[in-house]
Amino acid sequence: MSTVDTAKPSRRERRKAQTRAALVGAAQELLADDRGAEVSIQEITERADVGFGSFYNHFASKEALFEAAVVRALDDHSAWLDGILQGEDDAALVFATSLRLTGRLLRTAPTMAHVVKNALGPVLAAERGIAARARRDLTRAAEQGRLTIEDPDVALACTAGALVGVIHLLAARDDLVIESTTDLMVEHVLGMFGMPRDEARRLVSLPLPERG
Amino acid sequence: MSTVDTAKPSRRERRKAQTRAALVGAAQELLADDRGAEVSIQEITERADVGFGSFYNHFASKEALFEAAVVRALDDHSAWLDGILQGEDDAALVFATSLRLTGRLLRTAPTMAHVVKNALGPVLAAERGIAARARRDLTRAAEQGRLTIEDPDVALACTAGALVGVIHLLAARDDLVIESTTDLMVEHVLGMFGMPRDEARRLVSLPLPERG
DNA sequence: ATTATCTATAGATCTATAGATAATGC
DNA sequence: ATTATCTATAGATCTATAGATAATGC
Repeated sequence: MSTVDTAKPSRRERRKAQTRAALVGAAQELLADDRGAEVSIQEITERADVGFGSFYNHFASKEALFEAAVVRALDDHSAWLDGILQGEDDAALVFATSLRLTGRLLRTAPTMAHVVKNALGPVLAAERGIAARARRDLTRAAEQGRLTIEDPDVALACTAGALVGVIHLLAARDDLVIESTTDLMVEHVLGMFGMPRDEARRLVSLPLPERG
Repeated sequence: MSTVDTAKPSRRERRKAQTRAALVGAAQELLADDRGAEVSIQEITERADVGFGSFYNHFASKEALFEAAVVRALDDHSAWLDGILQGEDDAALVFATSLRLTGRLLRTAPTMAHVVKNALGPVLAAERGIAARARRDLTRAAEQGRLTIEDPDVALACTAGALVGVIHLLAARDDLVIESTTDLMVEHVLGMFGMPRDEARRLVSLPLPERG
């Protein structure tokens, strides 16, 4: 049973996956641009260095590709956070650190930051992925008595919104320092859920895990 | 001097303004749709019930029209708030009430709510209009010792983001009550800037001014 | 031989403009 | 008569597909 799905992807299948990945990557780069989703399929395939017609071997429409691109970007980021923070028991700290690292995306992975920035709606609506992850952390932190939350979905919407708002601000103004501005936002967000200011400030002053 | 600008707009000018207003109105309605800015000029002029070519008498491009439509929607809303809240001295209360009323846009003026939802970036970047208004209220509330704010721009970005996040949430889920969800968000936002929870809850429980 | 990719193109948009029509101003 | 609006259309996209080419599998 264990080999049914994972068994040897043939070279042909690997090549096909490569083409698909090139299209998804190009879509992410273009989504990060000012013009957002307003690009032609031709522009996408040129950026991906792939023949125009190949597009339709992988996606039925531009929208299908863009959706895949956003989902993929967020899942990647979520998985990265999971790896870094696995084993940490203080859910409020997990929440704060995740948010700090996500705000820093604008420095560490600008493309992904802009994808997040332009996709607030789909992000919030997602059942799995990074939204589910943040909802889980918020709920656990509330259970541990570290945060006070009435409705996890509203709390998540406020959090994600504040994050996206600050990414917008940082993208528009280069006189602001990404790290300190992000940490100030996280401090505000923790205060939003009743954490005392001193403790919030302490949490966002902790050194961050190194990038794996 | 006082008659130079305001003097009798001729009927011709009034008609022209009417056509322009129809285009702006149609653009706002279409911006509120899922498809956002992805509509043809023809669709806009049909919705506005205006000849296709007339479009170019007023705007050089679709983008120019959309920008005018967003600016107009936000300025209208801002002016409406100003009228309602003029004379109120407690800036924290002005801030809280404005935010409560803006969240309720989804009920009172859904089109405008969706325009706000889809235009977070431009809103934050604007020097005047509703962003400037909120920044002013935040700063004054801080001076009055009611809120604790380190950087008004970051505070504004967090606020606007939380608002937009909740509008997204409300637009996607019809099991949530607009009024109570909005008020919960405002309570969170006040907590974000150090207001004690009891006082925040009191502020968002006050009856709202009637629509003028 | 099978399958993915590429090139070329038909048909369907969409934008911008030219010229005709209708309404206002004097 | 002047000016805004409308209709019609040329030219420039852009999407989706058909058929040719290249790479892999057996």
